[in-house]
Amino acid sequence: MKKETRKQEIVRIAAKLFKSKGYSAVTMRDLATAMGIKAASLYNHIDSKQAILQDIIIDIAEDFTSGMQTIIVGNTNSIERLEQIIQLHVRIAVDSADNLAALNSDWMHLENKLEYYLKLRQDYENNFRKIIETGILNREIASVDPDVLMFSMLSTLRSLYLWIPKKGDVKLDELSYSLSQILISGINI
Amino acid sequence: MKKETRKQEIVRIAAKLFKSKGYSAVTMRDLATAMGIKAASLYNHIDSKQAILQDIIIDIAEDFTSGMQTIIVGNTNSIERLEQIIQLHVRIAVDSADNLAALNSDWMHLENKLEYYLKLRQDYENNFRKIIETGILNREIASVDPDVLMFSMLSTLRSLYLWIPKKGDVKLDELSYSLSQILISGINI
DNA sequence: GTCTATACCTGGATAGAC
DNA sequence: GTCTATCCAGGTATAGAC
Repeated sequence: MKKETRKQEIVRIAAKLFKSKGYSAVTMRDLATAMGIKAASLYNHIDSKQAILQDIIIDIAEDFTSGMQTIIVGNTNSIERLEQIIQLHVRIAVDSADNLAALNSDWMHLENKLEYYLKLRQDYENNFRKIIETGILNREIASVDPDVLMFSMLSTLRSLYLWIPKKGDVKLDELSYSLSQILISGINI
Repeated sequence: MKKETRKQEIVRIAAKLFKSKGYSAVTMRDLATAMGIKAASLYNHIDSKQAILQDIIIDIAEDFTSGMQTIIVGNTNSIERLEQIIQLHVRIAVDSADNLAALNSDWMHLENKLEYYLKLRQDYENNFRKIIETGILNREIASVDPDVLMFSMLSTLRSLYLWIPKKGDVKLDELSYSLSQILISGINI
């Protein structure tokens, strides 16, 4: 693997700080201190605080978009697709917990890229809803309110980053399995 | 019902602003503008920006605490208790969506009251987990990972405030029912 | 209860030396 | 690539008049 550039290091540390206090509460001086340098030095590597946020969020948002594309072009039924969505979220949450936190909590502080982000999110949710509706039509999924189901699944999946660190070294497969069991099969005996 | 005091009005408007941009990004000047007055005038009614946040969050946190108390002293089985937890979250989300947003997103900006808030949250989660564990032991709830189940339910319930406004005039009972169906019964046919 | 004026501090960002 | 020094806009909060 390639060595991390100084810029990538700054973005990585910034994501970590944004996760703990939120974008607005993190100062460039905080970030500089965490890097062991002075605030002015940051600007040799990055253009602005805003540009860091864009780097973090757009990167992850596009990861979700391409993941969803892969799912909907596959030759799979609706339940399988939901399982693949779960796996997608688990993978990204494990690999990029800090970035995911910024996407979830600080997207509204995007300036130029806000519209683009909102479009990616809208498209993602439309694809997700379509999978549910198709599943209900084909009688693969119980006849529930599609919006409530999507909301419920997305809430859980979007919050994974909050919770994964606490589980120690998570086994991806086991977590995906537990989630599929609970989200899809329910908890009734 | 009693007429809203000027202080309560400030806190209510503040919660609305905190919901849209987060505590740190909302300035006292923003709040004053939204109230139609100057920033200095706010201080005739409130002590500080921090005090507003405490008002908002602690109020809701104690509402959850007392709601959970009522549930665990009742003579009910585990599934019924989970249904009551769902109803509790739906009620609070409908009544106090903006306050709930601050509790979810800005609790880390509490200063003096942070420790107290964390204790309330810890106690709440312990009670929740206990209900699940008892349910599994008594074979009322399927044998799933209790932490994953609690996390999944709480993620959905804690995010309700994000989503309820979009559904227009939500019928509480219907929403509680849909959620119980999905969270408890699952979606398999 | 609200205003104007203002104190004081901290924010993001730049210039220019090393 | 990092530093010191600095700019200036904007943050919370107070004093005192009306």
